[in-house]
Amino acid sequence: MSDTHSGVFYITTPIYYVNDRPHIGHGYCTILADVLARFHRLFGQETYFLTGTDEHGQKVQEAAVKRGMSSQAHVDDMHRHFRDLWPTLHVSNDDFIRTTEPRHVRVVQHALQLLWDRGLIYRGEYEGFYSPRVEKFFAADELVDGKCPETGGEVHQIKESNYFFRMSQYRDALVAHIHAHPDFIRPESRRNEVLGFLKQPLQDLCISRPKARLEWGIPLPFDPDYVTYVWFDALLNYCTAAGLYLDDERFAHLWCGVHHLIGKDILTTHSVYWTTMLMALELPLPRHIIAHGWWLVDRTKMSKSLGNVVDPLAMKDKYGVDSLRYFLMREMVVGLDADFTEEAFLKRHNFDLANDLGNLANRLAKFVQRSMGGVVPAPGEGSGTPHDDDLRAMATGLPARVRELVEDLRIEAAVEAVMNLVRRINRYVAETEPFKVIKTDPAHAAGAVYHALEGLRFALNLLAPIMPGKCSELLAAIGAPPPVTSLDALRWGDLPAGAAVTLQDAPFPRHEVPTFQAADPGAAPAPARKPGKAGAAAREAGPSGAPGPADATPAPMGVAQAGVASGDPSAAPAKVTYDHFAALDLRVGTVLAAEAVAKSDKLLRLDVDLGEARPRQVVAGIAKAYAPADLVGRQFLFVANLEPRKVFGLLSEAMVLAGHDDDGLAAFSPLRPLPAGAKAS
RNA sequence: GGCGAAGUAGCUCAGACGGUAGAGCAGGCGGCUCAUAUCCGCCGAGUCGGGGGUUCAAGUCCCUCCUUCGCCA
Repeated sequence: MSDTHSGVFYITTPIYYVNDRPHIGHGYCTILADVLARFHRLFGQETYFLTGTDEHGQKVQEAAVKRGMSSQAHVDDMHRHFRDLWPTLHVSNDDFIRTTEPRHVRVVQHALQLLWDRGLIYRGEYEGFYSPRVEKFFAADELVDGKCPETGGEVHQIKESNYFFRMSQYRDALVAHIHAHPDFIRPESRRNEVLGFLKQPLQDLCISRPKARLEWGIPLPFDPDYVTYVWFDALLNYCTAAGLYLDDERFAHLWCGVHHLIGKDILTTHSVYWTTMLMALELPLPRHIIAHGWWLVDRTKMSKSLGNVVDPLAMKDKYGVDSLRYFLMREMVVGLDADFTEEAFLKRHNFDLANDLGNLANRLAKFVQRSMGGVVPAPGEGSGTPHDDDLRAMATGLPARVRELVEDLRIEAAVEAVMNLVRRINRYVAETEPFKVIKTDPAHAAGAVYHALEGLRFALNLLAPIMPGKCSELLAAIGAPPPVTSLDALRWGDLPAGAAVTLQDAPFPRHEVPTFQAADPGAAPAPARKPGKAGAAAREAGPSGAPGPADATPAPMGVAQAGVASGDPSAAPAKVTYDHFAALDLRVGTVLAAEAVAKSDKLLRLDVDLGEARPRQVVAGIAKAYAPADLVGRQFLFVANLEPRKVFGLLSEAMVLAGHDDDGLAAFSPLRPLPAGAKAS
């Protein structure tokens, strides 16, 4: 990113779909954008940081209907899940855009009218198969067994008149641009992916939906019977916030430094749809499109359609927002996938933050408080050892190195570079031994402590974009000035002698790394598994340490079986206390919908009303016993608090209880109808 | 099937321009005691997925095969 050395740094996250609950994927992307924004502010660049919510589309409309409220009221409520979350994660966005805001509607309609006037949008016939769940059209040959190729859900054949954007004519220009700007799409593997995609002819893009089918969208300015396709609407948010068609000067100023941070799942929409839209609108293309990877939690990708979530709120509440931010930035290489396990998280927290950084601050502070009157000592002539120069050289050379790495998006390497300074300071303390020298040579002991504290101040300032809260606190606690606002202002020797060192408690308390034991059938129940921990537990705790079968996940298929189950019936399970039984959340659920799972002859996908705000998805291995149509409206017994599990790509959020014999399965059902969600005991 | 990426110590991963394999964690040994049983030092022969090739020299370039993953609206 050599071209970011000066000028504006305008960083965007995707706008998040308002129907989702925020999960680690949203959290990571937004925190990464925040870290980049904070670093670029430190680099002295004017920085503008945008995030927001995507609020139109079919699913919003449906969810609103289900809740019995207007679509607007629904999104007004839902967007808070995101907007209110970011401050708690120390996200410093300058703006939060909602696609339902008048400022945005205006820009979308203006852009559409412009393209319509220029003949870049035309009306045409569309024929295809529509999947409501993903809001996409598919050609006949794309369907899998007549079902949606992405979800296996129902599709409807639709023939309708629609409006199309002449995307096809921009293919050559786009390919040329990507070749001319090798780092336009990052990382390189994603760039290759887009180039590969563009080897085929590019089609025109359908940018409308008839109002008869979907009302909740921005009306086309030139045909009120249609609303705008959500992507065409959503992508323009980046321009709206910069002032397009409102404040030309401001827009031109910000837009020349725009960087889009996205997940790899929306690479095509950004690098093809969006860039050709910009070409058609005769606007400059973004500097960079940066596609990050996914966090794999229990070997399952986090995604909006699966709904499996590790709640970032829960992680930060448990261990602190700064540790969470540190882990996310240190562990993931931008662009690649990474595993999220609580064990890895706690190791980072304990080793890097508690042992190295926190302990360094603590050991220095306690020593100063005990032996140096509780104030930063005078540097004097230093420690009287050659290590001073070495330490100072490393610290003062670090800002430039960190900047280089951050501009190259190697955040994990930048973090590691700073942590190497922290480790160097710990070594420096061992080398200069101020705690020994103080008895014989107090001036040199003071000098050594000053050097160590000053080195620590450098490290904390360079980590401040990652951990803004803790770094500010710690700087204050060691008597240092507040975090610098520009790296140029980070100068060796600015730590004022005589300032009070007030640090009291260990800044990063250690947490025990839980050990997960094999689920011994005769033993007490295993400790409650933490979110995202099951995979690692299985890997490490398989019987006799054999990882194979555990990894292959013989998976409860969303159905528990009683009766003559396979195995040895004489091996009766150990008795459990009533409390153990009561820990199970057994409830009556009403099947709202049922359908076969693609590529499986055993599984059914059920939507089950368990008396909650929204139905749960249950993947049950009962397809051989029941036809989907026979289940709808019937009630069965479910385990409602079983850890959710992905089966055949679908998240199963509860387990149906059934017995079986040689003739197959029989699910347990109440003898008379009960309210959905009724507890069983 | 087409295109692309990855396969390096028990684990997680680094390894611009080709020159006799590195870090962290885990494990072993030792040291210090200011500090959160923390910190510091020492200990790593791992066919760098298999095979072939180019080269004085190849995880590092070329070919091929295997495995895993991604993209193909």
